[in-house]
Amino acid sequence: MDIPLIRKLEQFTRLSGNDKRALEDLTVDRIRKIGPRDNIIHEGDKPDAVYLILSGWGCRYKTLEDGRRQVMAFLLPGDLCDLNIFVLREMDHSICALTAVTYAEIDGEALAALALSHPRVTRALWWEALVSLAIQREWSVNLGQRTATERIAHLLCELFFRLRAVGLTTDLTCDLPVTQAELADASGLSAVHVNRTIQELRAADLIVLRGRTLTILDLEALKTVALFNPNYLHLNREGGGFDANEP
Amino acid sequence: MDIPLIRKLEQFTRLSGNDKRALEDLTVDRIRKIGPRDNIIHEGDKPDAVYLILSGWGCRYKTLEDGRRQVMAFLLPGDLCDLNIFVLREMDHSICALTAVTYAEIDGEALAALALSHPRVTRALWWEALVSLAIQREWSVNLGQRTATERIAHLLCELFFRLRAVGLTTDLTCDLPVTQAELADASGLSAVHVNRTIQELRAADLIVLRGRTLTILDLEALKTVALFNPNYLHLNREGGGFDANEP
DNA sequence: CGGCTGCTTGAACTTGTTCAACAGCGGTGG
DNA sequence: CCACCGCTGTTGAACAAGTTCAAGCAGCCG
Repeated sequence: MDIPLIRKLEQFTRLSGNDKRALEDLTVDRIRKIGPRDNIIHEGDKPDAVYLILSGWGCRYKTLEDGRRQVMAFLLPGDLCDLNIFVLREMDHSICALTAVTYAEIDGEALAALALSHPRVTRALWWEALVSLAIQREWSVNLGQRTATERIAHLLCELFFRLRAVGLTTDLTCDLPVTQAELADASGLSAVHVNRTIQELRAADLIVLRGRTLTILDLEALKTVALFNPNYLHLNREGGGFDANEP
Repeated sequence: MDIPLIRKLEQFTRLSGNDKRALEDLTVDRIRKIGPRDNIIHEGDKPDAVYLILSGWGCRYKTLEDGRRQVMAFLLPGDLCDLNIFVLREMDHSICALTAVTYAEIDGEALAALALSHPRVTRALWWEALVSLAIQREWSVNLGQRTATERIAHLLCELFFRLRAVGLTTDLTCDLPVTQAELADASGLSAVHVNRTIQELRAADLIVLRGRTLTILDLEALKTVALFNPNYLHLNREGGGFDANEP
């Protein structure tokens, strides 16, 4: 069984077979499926569990009173929603599915117990929380400083790298199951301008984007256009001091 | 002694005298002072301690290759820098002082030991980390969706609420020791436009901003202009179930 | 006084928005 | 089987918001 979360955590540190089994056990807990556009959690709800995306894409978003919407994060397979939400009384934003999504609802106590008995896993989960914070910060740079072209290119780079970390790419191709309107809400641009920007990237022979499939024709060039530096994703086996002893 | 961090954490939960003493002990560790514009940590550094701002303002920022700069967060007295930075190999951004700053360099082990012996404190520190994540998300909304006027008004509201939580306001007045250029870097606008926007807020009798002092003339009106909803700051004594038993 | 930094103003310019219309495609029901 | 619908993507043209450049002013410090 190939679990995206495990695949992702192993970008950071090596896990023992025992570690992996413990993680797998978590994800067989309560599996749920929902359709595109359905909310997983709504602003104002009291959260009571941790959600782990198993397949499909979701997003965090906020809506202003007048209807403007900002997508604050894309949630991909292997992503955890709010590891320690138990501390806060209510959600200050909503999470919804963009495609059909299957996710595991993980009991908080079970997760806490696992953390106690598997220090490497704990550390890896910390890593995943800190990376999602680093991503959130990079989005501020994206929204605040980059031009439309840089912004879209950066978003595509980030999504590609994150999907690759969970094994959801083949060569330079991956799924991109979001509408241009959703990209617009994530990049702070109008849908019309996202459209024109994508065409510009196409015309520069940087990407092919048809249907729901993205192919990057020249990754280095796309990174250059985007001013993309993957250091904020903290991949590359950082937790070297914490490798599993078992093979 | 009035420590901003304690004051802030008590917005969330009540702490016992014992809890507070333990926190105070941390902050007498190594106290450092630095001047405006000095870096506390630079991108690429390997972080080795947690920093707690005692007085003065700092900021997190990133600089793009061509010089564009984004301020991703303002660090106010009582703010902790990267609670669990121990997991990551190197900083993906820099932190610098905006004014003269005094901060405590807290030893990681000491903090870990405190966490074990004081569960309420642990929970309160969790709350502070989650709030800073929520703030980071709200900044995405600010940068992505709000107009210049809304953006500046929102930033002022946020800073005012955060300063009030650490007791650094008197009525509707507080310090605002940042230049318009720094506000520009934080709001993704040009310095010129920040200037005009501030004048607009002044002309609408919403604020007085002279020297380094901000006075809000009509907080409700400013909140309305900003589309500001303080829920993301998670104040209001949420950790009710975790109040200290001692008086 | 001189020089620096930060604030203010005007005017031309650029980037991205808005509005409106249309094309393509898949699904549905008559 | 075809007509129709709704959603997504595409295009054009007018428009608005914010940027850039350039200059002047104010306050502060040595």
